[in-house]
Amino acid sequence: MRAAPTILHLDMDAFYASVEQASKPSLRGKPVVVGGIGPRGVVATASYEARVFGVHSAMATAQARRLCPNAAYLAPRFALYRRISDAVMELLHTLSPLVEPLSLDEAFVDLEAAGAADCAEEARAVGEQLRQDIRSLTGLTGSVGLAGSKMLAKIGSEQAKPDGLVLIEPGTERELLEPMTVRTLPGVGPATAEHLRRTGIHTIGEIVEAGEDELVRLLGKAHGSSLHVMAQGLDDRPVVAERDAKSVSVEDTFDVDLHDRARVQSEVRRLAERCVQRLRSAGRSGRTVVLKVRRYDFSTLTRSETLRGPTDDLAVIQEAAARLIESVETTGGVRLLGVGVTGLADFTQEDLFAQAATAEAAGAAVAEEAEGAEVAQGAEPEHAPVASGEPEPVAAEAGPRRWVPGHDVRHAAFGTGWVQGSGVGRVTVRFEQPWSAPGRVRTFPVDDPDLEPAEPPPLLAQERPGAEPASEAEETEEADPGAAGEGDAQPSSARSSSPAIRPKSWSPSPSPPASVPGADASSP
DNA sequence: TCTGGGGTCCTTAACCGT
DNA sequence: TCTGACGGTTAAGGACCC
Repeated sequence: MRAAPTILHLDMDAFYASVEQASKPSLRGKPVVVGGIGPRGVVATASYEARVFGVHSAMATAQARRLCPNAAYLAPRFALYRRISDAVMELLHTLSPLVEPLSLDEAFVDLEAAGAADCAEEARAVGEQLRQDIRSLTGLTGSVGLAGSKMLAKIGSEQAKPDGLVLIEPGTERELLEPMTVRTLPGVGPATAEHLRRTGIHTIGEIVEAGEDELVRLLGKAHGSSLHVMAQGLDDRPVVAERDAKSVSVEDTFDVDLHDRARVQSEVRRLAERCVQRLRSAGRSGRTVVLKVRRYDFSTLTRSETLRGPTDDLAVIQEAAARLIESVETTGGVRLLGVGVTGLADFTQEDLFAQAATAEAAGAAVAEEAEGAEVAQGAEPEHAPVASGEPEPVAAEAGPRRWVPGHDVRHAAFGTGWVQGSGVGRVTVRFEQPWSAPGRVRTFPVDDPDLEPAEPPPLLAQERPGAEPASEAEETEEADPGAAGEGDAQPSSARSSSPAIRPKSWSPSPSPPASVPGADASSP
């Protein structure tokens, strides 16, 4: 081990919920839950205010509502989170070329690759500067762990939460880990923890004591020995910048179980279509089609079929999925269906045929025209090498408009806001923006022609327009105190819920964007 | 009214070919 | 020709992660 911590782990605090609070002034300092809001949804992220009530991620939303009925329950806005995540990742790239994103809100940075920190104090300074830059750029807080390995850096950031930094000095790992619960180690979930508990192993120290042989006996070769190594604070996994996806899948859980066989089949076709869309937009193709079925009793099974070659052809994948669902008994009801593709390649079967064709054409004159026509006609199953370049028609939803809680809307007269709730033919909208004071609530018929879905407002420092349209500036002015719906507190806990936009940057009249360290002010 | 969605990796078993 | 070892591929399931 070296003298300086070489790995930095960044973990944004309650990321989705914090973004929502940053963009919705009326939610700052209040419990916010982001996740599935349907009858079978689960919590993706709970704000710290909601966690006080016992709400945590992966909990059924229905249970969260029982624990914390007054929280705001919002559907995620992934496009917005991704935009903010990209900006944060860009910041990380200024520290080192070696950045490994784990998700939208987490990443490892190899500081050594950049020679960014030669000693512990320098590493700490880098980490603190990063946290400051993130706050300036996004208004959000992130926690940082610094250590000699990925595992320890991650444990560090976990300890640092929220809004902190923890540096684990090289040489102190063993004592630090010893008393910790086995769940601290990556790869130990509920099942493994229970397994270990039955053997009398509760702490990381006890894993070391048990010895490698015993762990391998308990958990198998790969899992057992890697756990034994990690328990000693040893972890030489490198930071890996880019990893190719190995599978693409989509799945849907239905609000009520599906019993109708025809409906099941049509859902499978629809999922295959979405899967192919994703596959194509990633420029990939796949060879093995996987169908996933979760039944009424939550039992889950998968069926798969491997084709002769990789494809991104909708008809081929739909047919394979249709064959697979044929082999599954679904009486009793289906709770979830999924369609996925693995064995990914960057080329498609069509490409191979095209390559073969051009090679042949180059070598000898072939009656290529005729063959091409024949192939295109004979679009039969398997891997029909049909070069169907055109995008599949997307089924246009023609049903009644659905207003999703948390999502952005614009009203012809009142400007932009977000859906607070809807039901019984009405939709409630709160009109406010990241830089405004908490806004007021208005209710409209769900089919109000003046109301339309809108893009999320700009949150990042460099995105903020120099001049907002006049109507919106007026709107914020109109939002006076007392109008704040539930008639409750002003954003009180200013500590953890720093507004995305620093108050000084907001004024009723348009003003240039606040200049911010690290932000490029040269945006249009 | 428990239990999402998108992934990764590992294990086991069956099967095939050498 | 039979048997066994072994490796690779496929299929299915399970655990885990965010």
